[in-house]
Amino acid sequence: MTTDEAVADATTPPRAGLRERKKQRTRSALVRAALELFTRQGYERTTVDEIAEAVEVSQRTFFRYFANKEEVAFATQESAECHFFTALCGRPAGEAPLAALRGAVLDAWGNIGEAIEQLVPPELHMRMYRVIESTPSLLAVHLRRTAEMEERLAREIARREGLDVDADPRPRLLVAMFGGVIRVAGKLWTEGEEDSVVTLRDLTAFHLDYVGPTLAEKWDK
Amino acid sequence: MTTDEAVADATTPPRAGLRERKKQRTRSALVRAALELFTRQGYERTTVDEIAEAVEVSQRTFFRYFANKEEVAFATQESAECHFFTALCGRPAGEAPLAALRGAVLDAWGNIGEAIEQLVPPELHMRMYRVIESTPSLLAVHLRRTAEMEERLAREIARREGLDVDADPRPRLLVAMFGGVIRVAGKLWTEGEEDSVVTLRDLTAFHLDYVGPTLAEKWDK
DNA sequence: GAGGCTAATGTCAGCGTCTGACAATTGACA
DNA sequence: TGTCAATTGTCAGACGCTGACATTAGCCTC
Repeated sequence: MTTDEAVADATTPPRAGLRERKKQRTRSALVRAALELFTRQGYERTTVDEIAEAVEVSQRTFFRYFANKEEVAFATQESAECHFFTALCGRPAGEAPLAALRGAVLDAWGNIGEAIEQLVPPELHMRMYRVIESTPSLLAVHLRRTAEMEERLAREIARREGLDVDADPRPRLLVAMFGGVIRVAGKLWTEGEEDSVVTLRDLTAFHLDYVGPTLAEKWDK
Repeated sequence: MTTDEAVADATTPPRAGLRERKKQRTRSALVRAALELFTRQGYERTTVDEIAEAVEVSQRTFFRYFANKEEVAFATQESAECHFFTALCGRPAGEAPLAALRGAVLDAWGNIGEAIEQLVPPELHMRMYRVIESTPSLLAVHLRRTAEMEERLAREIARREGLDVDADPRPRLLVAMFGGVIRVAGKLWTEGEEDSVVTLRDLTAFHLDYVGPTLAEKWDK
């Protein structure tokens, strides 16, 4: 283990051991099978046994890869979120907090493919997003995951601005409001007809532009 | 059934039938027992069998009162949320949207007792709130419930302003941002030492006052 | 106030998620 | 090749939750 990791970190892993590659293949096969089944017949109507059987492993093995049935449903979300967070960290230091968040999310939605295409086809990822939004138990987990991400975002924003996240409420507040806007955009997208990522991106940008007008003291019609 | 309801609706029910009273007693006994156990030994470490046994009913009966184990954990939250929503509906028509939301939430936190004291002691409700925030599965459900409430709030705000909630993004956006602020305040409260409701109320007011400064283009230190 | 009606409850069997324990298999590495 | 350790399979069982059916108990009429 120690030898492998040392080499792997130095360059792109020349070739991880057979054992490791096999594990990766099993894992991604489980993700693909799960998402395929979830999107085809629904999350609740899919059993873990079905997923395991589709990949020809035992149920017990499934639970060694994923702590629970929900976790596999969020495997590609996880990648996408990492992508987004990385985008935020790469933003120029001078940029204002909200502008940085805006830039990062539009960036991430712009090339979601990079983050997940080696795992599943992007189109499946989008279909799964809809399943998450329309399945109560998954939606709940999705919101909790979002809240966890927001905590990380707040810390990054505080770092950029040279503030103490526990002393100044603004980083957390900004991120919480930002998260609310993103959620509204995402929800409206899943309710609409257009599946394309571009639509989601545009919808997000549109809603972010509305933050100012929304907080105006008096709304004009 | 028909006769009873007609009478009950006209005045305050003079005395609901024995059957109905018994049901209410069983239900509230289940809530009390559940919250007592959840706060004492944790949500995950409490089984439905334990709760049922404490009230001397069968497990099956528990599931006739509550769709699942989570639902009983949110019984008092449900009351509190109703209280809050009612407070919003009672706000003067002239008030600006954000001011109305602010007034309603401070109002609701101010006299939480009214909403729940016939069910459980308010202090138990507060302890339960902490359990919810610190139990991942409950936190997830809590956030979903919040999102559902936000949808209702958005519709009420739109109604007040004479807008179509599906055509104008501002009601949903405002409520989403507002919800984010409330959550930050609530989370900080559970992490702190002070249990009192007053502290929560003050913390909420403080964070709401910070919305403007947070969205300023440049943050001053 | 006896008896029929129906709502509430108990009992039982069973499915699905998830976990611990132990045995069997299979890469890794000397 | 043989030893070691990681991965997997098998099995038993706890817990959440549901359908079906039997039992109990409030309600209402005569």
